[in-house]
Amino acid sequence: EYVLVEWPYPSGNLHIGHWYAFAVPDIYVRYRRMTGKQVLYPMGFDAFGLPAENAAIKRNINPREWTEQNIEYMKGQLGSMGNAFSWDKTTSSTDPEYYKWTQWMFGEFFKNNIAYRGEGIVNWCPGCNTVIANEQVQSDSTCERCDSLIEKKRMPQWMIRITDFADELLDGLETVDWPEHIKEAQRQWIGRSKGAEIDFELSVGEKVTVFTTRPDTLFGATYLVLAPEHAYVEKYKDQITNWDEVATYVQTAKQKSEIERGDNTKEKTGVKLEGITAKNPANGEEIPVYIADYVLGGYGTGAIMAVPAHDERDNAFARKFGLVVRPVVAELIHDPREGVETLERGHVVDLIIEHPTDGTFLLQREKDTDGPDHVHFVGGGTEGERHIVAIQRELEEETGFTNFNIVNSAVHVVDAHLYRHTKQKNQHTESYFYHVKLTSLEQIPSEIEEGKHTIEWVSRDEIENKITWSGHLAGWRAFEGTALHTSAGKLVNSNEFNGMNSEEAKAAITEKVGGRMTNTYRLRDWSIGRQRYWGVPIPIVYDPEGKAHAIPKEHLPWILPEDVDFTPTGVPPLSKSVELKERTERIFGVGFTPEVETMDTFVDSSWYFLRYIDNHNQEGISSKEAQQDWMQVDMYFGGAEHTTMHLLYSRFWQRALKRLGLAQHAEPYKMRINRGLILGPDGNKMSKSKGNVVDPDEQVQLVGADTVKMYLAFMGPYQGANYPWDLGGIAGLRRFLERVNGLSAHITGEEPKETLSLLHKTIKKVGSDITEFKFNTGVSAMMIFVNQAEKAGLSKESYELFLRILAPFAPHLTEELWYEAGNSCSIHTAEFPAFDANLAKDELVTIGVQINGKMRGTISIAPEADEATAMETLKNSEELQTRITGQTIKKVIYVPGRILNIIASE
RNA sequence: GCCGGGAUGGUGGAAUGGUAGACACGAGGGACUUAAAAUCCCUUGUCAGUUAAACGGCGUGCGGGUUCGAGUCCCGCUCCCGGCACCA
Repeated sequence: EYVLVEWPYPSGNLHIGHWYAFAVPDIYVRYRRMTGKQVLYPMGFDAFGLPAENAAIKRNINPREWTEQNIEYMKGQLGSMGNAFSWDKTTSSTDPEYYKWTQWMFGEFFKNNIAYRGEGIVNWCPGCNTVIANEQVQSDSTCERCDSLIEKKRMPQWMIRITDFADELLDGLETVDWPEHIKEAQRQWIGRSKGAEIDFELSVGEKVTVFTTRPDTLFGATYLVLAPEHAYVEKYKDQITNWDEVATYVQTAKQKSEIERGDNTKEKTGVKLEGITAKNPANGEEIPVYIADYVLGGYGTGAIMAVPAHDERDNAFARKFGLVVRPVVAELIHDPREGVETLERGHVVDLIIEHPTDGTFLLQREKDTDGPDHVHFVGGGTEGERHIVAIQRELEEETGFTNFNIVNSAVHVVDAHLYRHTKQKNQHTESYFYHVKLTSLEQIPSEIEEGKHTIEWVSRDEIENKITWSGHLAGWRAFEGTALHTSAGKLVNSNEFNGMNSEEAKAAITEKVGGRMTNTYRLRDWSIGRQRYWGVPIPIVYDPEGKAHAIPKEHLPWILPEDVDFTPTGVPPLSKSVELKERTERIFGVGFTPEVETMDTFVDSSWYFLRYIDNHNQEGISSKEAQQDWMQVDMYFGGAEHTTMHLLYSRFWQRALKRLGLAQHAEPYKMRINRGLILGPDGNKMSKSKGNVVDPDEQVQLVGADTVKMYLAFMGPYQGANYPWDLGGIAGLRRFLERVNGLSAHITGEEPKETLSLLHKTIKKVGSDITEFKFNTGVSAMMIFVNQAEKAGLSKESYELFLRILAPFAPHLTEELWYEAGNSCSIHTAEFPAFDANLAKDELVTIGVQINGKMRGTISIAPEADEATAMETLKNSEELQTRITGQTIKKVIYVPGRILNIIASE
């Protein structure tokens, strides 16, 4: 088994977070070894990056010096943890034997067009005359070093074509056993949206391509918006008559972050490009062109067609700038009916099905008390999950459509699944209200008219149902004025496409105007060039014509030069190396120049798991055999902060290697677990400035490594949450281990049955808790056992079994006690004990007794006892029996081993 | 803003839809001690009430819903944490 933890950055000192990251997974590793697995648990260092460079500038030394010192020191600290690391498999990203292969893979990617020279957007500091990291940009968009105003700048950059793998990376998620929330975060990060690219002719005689997810609304495109950084803005500045205004706006936009620009709560801004117009390819209409920062240069084509009637952001913009809002999609309006229950705030009603054109209906299913089911259509659709009252208000405000009656105009949205929501009864009818998602669109009649249709759907509990419903429609209506309607429907104001469904119209309109159906991804290509010293040199040389060549394998590693002044001066540090320049000319010839950028450190950490397994390999990243033996990683423990970027980059890297035949597996990690943070004792994130940093060395000195490790395991479940370090709490774990240390004094000749039974329950629970990463409840179970064993005594045999289950948690102490008990080989080579299912079983359990749903007492009963026995036991209980005396028992709900609930009345 | 996650006693947390608060910390009381520390024992969600107990009401961020039964499932909110592409 391959258990991986994220390799640390050698900042100089282990912090408590490192302990949490490495010592707690070590419990899992030791447990798996004790169950007979051969487990690889490697450790290494991700040692390139900004902090070393900054430290080196400050101390006027080479970053290598600083880094190597730190690594040495931290290895010693890691030793004190007592982890079962596979140190023979270690590596470091800064080791030339490691980065040789980082460079080689880059070269392979370059030859195969996965790496390319492109354009990226960077933070440019005009004061330092250099690119700076996001981290160095202060909240007011100024540089942390010189306080100059930072701007976004397009620059030539080495890029990695990760977008080419977007679909694969999405599909690959279906093949790994990760928690759903991590998969979902990755899906969202990739952000695939289906749509079309459509060309608009500009008055300057060039076409601009827009991406839209709603080509069906093309006839409603009443203006065009370019991102402020769109190339045409600069290119056609001579045609733009209000250039000063435009230039000012572009400048302002450059200083905003994407997060600010995407903030939908802020008022939209933009400027019209006077002198340039565009032609709507659907109807030939001449429309104005704007620039606005809500359109991002890096997403889609950096240009949109604005359809203010059917897009929220376009609508807001159009209202502000007084632009034409033309509805082209009509939505269904219901026919108000009588006799539907009054709705109250928070009361969600009715049956909702997905609309044939992708909107929603609201339906009510009524069941005659003794007749067949039928369903009435009572509402039209809108998008977004909203409260019924809010929607009514909204409809009235936005449409002026005043006869919406809350009683029967309930409009709701499609829900992701079916769910039985409410049930209401009256004299003649019983109404069930459902949210429904139909299993496929084909199952819905394409034309919904008054009449009967059969719809099949699958209920939440997967019981198939068929319902018949009849619709009462008032018809299709295009909302007027500046109203916004984002759901699909039937086309209007769209010439020959009038009457067509949105979904069909998407393809039809795209085809008519010569557009292309395509997907766009939120994911962008990965910019990996850094204008810094302390990184892997990008292994490229340029020939005298300026053409890039990958440095051949025999010249790798392409060593990072030492003769470099890396203080920030505005040019990449490597450009100042004489040695690098001479080396390049010596090897490749006069006139050849080296690439002077280094790589993003995310590259280093995208493949380290492939090097660990064969870290001395001279022929390649790792041998085929080593990959077959150890890959994929069975368990990858890491921080939640790496959920999207690192995890996606490394998945990409593995896939790219697979595509080039350099790796055997498409996915690197079978399973992933995210851990939370350890906070300071005050509940805040630990930081030197807050003075709430807990030093693990100090803690180890104070209470011992086993105690620190167990305390971290005991804090709470390993997955997810953040926990404050409690200086008192750790004392409890120290106390526990001291009691274990004295436990042998309670060994007796004859052991009480309870102790043996509890031991087997504990073995069972600790084993299952470790595999579920619930180390906290495993520790708690062992505490309960020790409490019992101290009171009642335990046998020598039970004592040793107990030491074995404690061994993964407290490796030092248990080893010591194990030898003291007379064993001659390490406890860590012993087997994790198996439990006896009979001994681990309860003979009697205490279950709750409810009367009319209220807890009224408990009874003690065999877990498998039947209902009659349970009722008998109840009647024998004096106290509970009186509560039902004289009452009629209407219903008994008995769940063996869980609950007995008596529904009774006078 | 968008995406992912979270909220349970004084604190960290426990609880396959079935006795809410296991286990631990802290606090209070007691034993041991000249005394203190350490250790051991008891109490400890909250409110009312009684000498006391039994018992009763309330209670898992807020508002609704489903269910015999909801911390757990559904809908709508609030607040907090992580990520948002050059920190790693």
